[in-house]
Amino acid sequence: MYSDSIRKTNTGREAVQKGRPREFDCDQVLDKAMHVFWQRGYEGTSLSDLTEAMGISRPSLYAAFGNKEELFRRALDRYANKGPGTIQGEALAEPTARKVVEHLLRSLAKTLTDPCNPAGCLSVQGALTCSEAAESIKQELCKRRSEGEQNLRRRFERAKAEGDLASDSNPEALARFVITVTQGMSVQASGGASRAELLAVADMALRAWPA
Amino acid sequence: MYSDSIRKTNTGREAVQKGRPREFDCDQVLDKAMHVFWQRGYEGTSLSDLTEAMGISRPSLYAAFGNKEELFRRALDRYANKGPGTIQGEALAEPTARKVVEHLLRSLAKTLTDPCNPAGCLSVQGALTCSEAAESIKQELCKRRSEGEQNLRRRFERAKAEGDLASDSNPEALARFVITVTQGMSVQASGGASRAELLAVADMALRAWPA
DNA sequence: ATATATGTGTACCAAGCGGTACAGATATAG
DNA sequence: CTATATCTGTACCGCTTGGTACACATATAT
Repeated sequence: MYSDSIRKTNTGREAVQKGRPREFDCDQVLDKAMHVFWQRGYEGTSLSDLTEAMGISRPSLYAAFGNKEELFRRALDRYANKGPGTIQGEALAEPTARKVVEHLLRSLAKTLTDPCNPAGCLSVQGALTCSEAAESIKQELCKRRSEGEQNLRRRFERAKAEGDLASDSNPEALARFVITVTQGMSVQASGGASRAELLAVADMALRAWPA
Repeated sequence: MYSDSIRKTNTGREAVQKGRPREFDCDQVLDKAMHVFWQRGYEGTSLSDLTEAMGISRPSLYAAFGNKEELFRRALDRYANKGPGTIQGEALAEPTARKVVEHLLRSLAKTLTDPCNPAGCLSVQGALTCSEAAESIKQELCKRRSEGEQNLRRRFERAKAEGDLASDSNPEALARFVITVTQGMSVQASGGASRAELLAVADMALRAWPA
């Protein structure tokens, strides 16, 4: 059932394991967990939802991921590094500020409405509100959204220094506006907006762009 | 403790009641409930949270409002009719499409950051995601947001007919863009954005406006 | 005064929650 | 082989959830 003698531990470190080998692939079941959290949010997802979707038992989940909160953070990391979160990095690599925004908004419109995934964005709908017990999760998500905004702001500051954005432009305000539109698009997608509708929103937002 | 012989029933109908009079004001405690839902969302709010904030016992809550779901819908109605939901109606009364949008976005920026209220918008953060059990609540909120969008679209269609908006403009796309920005602003507010920051976002969005 | 109707508080319910103890299964190391 | 280490499934834990039964209090109607 599991023939490899080399296995990956929870931390990704490779080692020769001694005990009984794990019968599932961590990344694979983490992907399942991410999708459930994505659809139902942190508190809307129960451990039963998770174990059913991941196809593993509760003790296996705890052995591999610690607890529900740690699993969620792992899912968030995966979302950022292997999922839709990669869009921003790609967009930032565009040569001009305008192209950065075009890439960001248009790719987002597609991703948010990808039929393979839950509609919307995990970092928005993971825990926009929550009970007191999950306040730290909510703040973690706020922090990550804010980091995305700061990355964009820095890219626009660079664009301004390069003369790509006018010298009287306001990188901070521009970044906040673009991020606000992306978050609005996420809410729209969550409510069932179509890809064409979101692309139209992206085009409207680009009309606000200087130059 | 309660001297009035004329009291209001749950439905607002006035009548002479026979039994023991209610010791609290329905609208007043509904307001408290609305604020808790507003801050924590539908599923993030427990009955214990509600009874503590409303200052009434659990059986009193059930007698007056039915159950948690009905209470939430009542809170939603109150939000729409006496709370921040009134902004849209006021904005729609403005004489031109542009002024409608200006009013909407600027009033929203203020309301979303009103220190007397939870940050953000109930109709967005009430249940952006949820467990299966609350799916009907989520859809109710989607429906209400969509109705707001349609109201705006109709106002823009009127503006187009009146020559206030160009004949080649697209009222549906314009309405969706504006609503998307409002929803993004709601997410921003929920994450702690300041009033000044949201007003700047509103101004950026207005730059995308035709004419 | 009595009957009737309604509200209030205590004390409870079944179900679901996140989390775990423990016994058995399966690998490696010697 | 035995010893050791890890994973798996069952079966449970205490706690919270939304919701209610019931006795008692307080009003009106007659």
